[in-house]
Amino acid sequence: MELKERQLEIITAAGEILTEHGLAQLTTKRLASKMGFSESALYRHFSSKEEILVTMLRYLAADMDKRLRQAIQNAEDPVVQLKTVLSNQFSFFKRNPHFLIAIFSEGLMEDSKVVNESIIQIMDIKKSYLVKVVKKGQADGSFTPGVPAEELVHIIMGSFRLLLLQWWFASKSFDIKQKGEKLIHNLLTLIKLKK
Amino acid sequence: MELKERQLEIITAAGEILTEHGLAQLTTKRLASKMGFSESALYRHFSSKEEILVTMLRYLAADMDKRLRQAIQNAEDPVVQLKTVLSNQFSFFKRNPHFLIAIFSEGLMEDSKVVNESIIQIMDIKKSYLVKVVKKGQADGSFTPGVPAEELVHIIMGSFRLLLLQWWFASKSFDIKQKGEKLIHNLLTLIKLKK
DNA sequence: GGCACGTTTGTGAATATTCACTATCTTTAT
DNA sequence: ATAAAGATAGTGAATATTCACAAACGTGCC
Repeated sequence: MELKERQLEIITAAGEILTEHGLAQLTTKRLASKMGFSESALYRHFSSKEEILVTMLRYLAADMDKRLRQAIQNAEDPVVQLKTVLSNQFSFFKRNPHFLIAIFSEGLMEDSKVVNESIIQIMDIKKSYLVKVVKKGQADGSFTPGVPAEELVHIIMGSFRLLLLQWWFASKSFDIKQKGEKLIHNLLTLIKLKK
Repeated sequence: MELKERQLEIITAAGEILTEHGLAQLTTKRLASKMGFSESALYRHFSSKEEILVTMLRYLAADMDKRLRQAIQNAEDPVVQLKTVLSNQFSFFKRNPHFLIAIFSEGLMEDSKVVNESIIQIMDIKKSYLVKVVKKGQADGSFTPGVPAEELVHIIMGSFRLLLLQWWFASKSFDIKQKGEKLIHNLLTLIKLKK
């Protein structure tokens, strides 16, 4: 990630606008105003608004990938790994709520191909880590083999996303970490094998 | 639902635009063009674009409510009821893919309060039916009592929504009914009690 | 030290386009 | 004749982007 300082400031400001006002309000006017300079100055640092969005997404994707890798490295037990990965994700979104827009939109709102592809890529990264962990858990008898790993991950990710959506929609008024832990516990209750 | 014929035509056309081009492309210009008349003619039938959206959503909500009630009435066994309700939903969205926008957006894209509230209402209707069925299933020993009914429904709806999202995003290229049935089967595998 | 020269980062005005919406006229059906 | 349903031709506001230009700063040269 070869990001200049000013570029980082801009995508941070863009993130704050997303968090506070939503995607529709992320305009060049508003962004420039938040940065304290004119709209045209934006184009000294990015060639287009699309590039700003894509840069922001890629930056976050890189950060997320790093976090996921670490979360898996620090444990051996698949149950612990799964807990850590999911818990970690909730922390991430708690700190970067604007990123939720990316997760939810996923091709619905943005006409831009490049933006959409960046978003898909992020989802794929997440999925691949989860599948890896679940497969391992099925192999060592921690998780139920009754449902294929990909399908289990689908169920996990789906309920995960829905919780985040509800959180966003409730204006982030409840503690996402706490409800997240409860969801993780419930999911584990369903997929863990009793020994 | 006191809908005039022309109004129904308009919300149907709006639905087709949503399906084919997405929410951002649902403009008065495009809608009027699809209807074969001028933009201003729209305002003979609706007072605003917002009213068109809300009418469309309310129409959907009423239809969905009717379908869900019937689906539950025709069976006694909670397992069959759950299967029917979900299967029914997949059929519905297969026939009315534009309403997926409602399911996905949920307050993210629309600035309008009225629109958002209509969307929430739809989700609440769905949820209440599912909770009813799941609670019954837990009471008669069909489903696991290890996870509260509301939380089970959360997991069901979350994975359900994600599948629909993927279907939309894949340009409806795979058979949603088939994958839906598989998901239902997987979910039941997880929540059914062995007797 | 002073000076020409290029780069970076900004400004303010102007661009074309799109949007939802409206005032005013005309057609059409009953 | 009347009222509903349409067409024409506009409105103002918002959008992303581009333009010519300028202040500040560093760098090499005499």
